[in-house]
Amino acid sequence: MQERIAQIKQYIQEKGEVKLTELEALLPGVSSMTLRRDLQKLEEMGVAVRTKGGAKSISHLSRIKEELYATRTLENMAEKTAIAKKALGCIEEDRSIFLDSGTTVMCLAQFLDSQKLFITTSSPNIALECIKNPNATVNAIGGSLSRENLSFSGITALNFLDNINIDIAFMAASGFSMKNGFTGGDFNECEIKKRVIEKASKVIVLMDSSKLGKNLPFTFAKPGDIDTLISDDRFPKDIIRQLGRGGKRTVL
Amino acid sequence: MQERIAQIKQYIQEKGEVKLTELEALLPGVSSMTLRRDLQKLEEMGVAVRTKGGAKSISHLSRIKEELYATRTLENMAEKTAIAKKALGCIEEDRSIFLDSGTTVMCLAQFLDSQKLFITTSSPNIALECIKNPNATVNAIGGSLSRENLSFSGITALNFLDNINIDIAFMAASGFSMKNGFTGGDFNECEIKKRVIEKASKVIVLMDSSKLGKNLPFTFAKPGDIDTLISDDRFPKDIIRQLGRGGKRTVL
DNA sequence: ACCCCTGATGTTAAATTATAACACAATCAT
DNA sequence: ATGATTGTGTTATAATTTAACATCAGGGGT
Repeated sequence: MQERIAQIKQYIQEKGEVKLTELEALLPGVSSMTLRRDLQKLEEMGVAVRTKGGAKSISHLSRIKEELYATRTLENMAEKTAIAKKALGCIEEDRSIFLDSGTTVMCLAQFLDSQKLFITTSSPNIALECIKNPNATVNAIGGSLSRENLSFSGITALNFLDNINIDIAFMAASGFSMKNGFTGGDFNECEIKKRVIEKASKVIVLMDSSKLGKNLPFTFAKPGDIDTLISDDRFPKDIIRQLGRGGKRTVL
Repeated sequence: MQERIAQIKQYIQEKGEVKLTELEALLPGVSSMTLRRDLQKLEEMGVAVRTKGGAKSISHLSRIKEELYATRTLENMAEKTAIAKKALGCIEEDRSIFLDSGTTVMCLAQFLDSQKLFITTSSPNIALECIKNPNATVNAIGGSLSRENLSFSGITALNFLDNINIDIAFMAASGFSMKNGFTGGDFNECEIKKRVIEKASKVIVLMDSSKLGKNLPFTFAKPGDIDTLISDDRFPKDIIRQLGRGGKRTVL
């Protein structure tokens, strides 16, 4: 029973919400009344809210609230989760890592449950997520908060970066093409990204394949500036080959 | 209609949740179908989640989640809301204000819906709350994020403060006594508070009466350092008199 | 071993709530 | 003026939740 509830919990956390009919299909031997009671328990535990016909993850709701400015949260959720899980494999303990702002990176942050890490981030959301990890030391760069992408930027943020060292930077990109490289829509944010990439020993870009072929006004990195690109399996093979020629590792 | 939805929104924000029957009683001339549709809009706006029989405020849910480690949220909620509303009266538009971290200040932040303001804060939570106000420019001081009080502190945070000007600082205190003044439990956080108070033209402390008589290790302000104290009506009259002799204004 | 208790689960009927479809009035730009 | 749009109310229908009861398995205590 404990186990079934844990399973439901995980399902909700990953999908954001669940319908009762879904759960019935997922757990055939269990009556709907029991599933209802399980959701009730999850509600009492503060994990989810029950809605008509199911339940929603409270963590997700907070993120939706915070990221309403663009309906990016639930979009490509499965891909983002998959990418985040792969990125997890690149992290060693006791390192200094930088987490860029963005939903994919947020997914990664959620998986950093108990690793001993020094985390610096440009996102207040991600900072709050990381602070739940009792073994992490969390820093945020501060500065002006952009309504658009909920990230900090500006001069003071740049100065902050001068005072820290970064082993691995996990970066997000809004667009990518071989010609223009990794691009973003906000000048100040891209200045931050550039500085982070300069300072980091290793740069990993997390990007789902939907960003491919899109060009945004500001380039923050050329393909040659990064070490690894992590994406989903819809990522075209020929681009992987092109990147590979430059010694880049691409993980799908 | 816009007005009715705003009213419902405020009601939800204050109470955390509503039942449809409550709304029907509250707004007699309106059909339940319309109220349902209003809740639906609030859900689309990211303000609330609809539950069976009503809706819950997403902000409340997030706070429950984020502050599970310390059950401070719902404690003295009524007092905190009352204090925040009084503080609202001290704010003029087009000013630079500082918002300290803390649940009472968070309540205030939630009321800053559309005022044109320059907001600087030491709390990632409050920054995220304030960014919802389309007319606010939001800055956060950045630095090391404390797990204890979810606030930024450290050298870089102090440096940040040197570069900004503050008209009014809204500060929170964990303890107060006439002898030791306003106190807090974290050294770094109190250093930040001290610097803010130095820089601010006007200092307003928001503190519910439960903090009275408590002394925490670090004093960040003596009674003489602040301009106004806002508290609830359980605040003892003789202390108000003592503060009044120093020219302090106390609002209950 | 026995019995009674407890807690988890399943089953059903009743109550509650949500939805969909339609109708109507007010507003607004062409 | 008119057609479109939007907000609203009304109803019937559908869906979901609740409550109450029945069942079953395990867990002490005598």
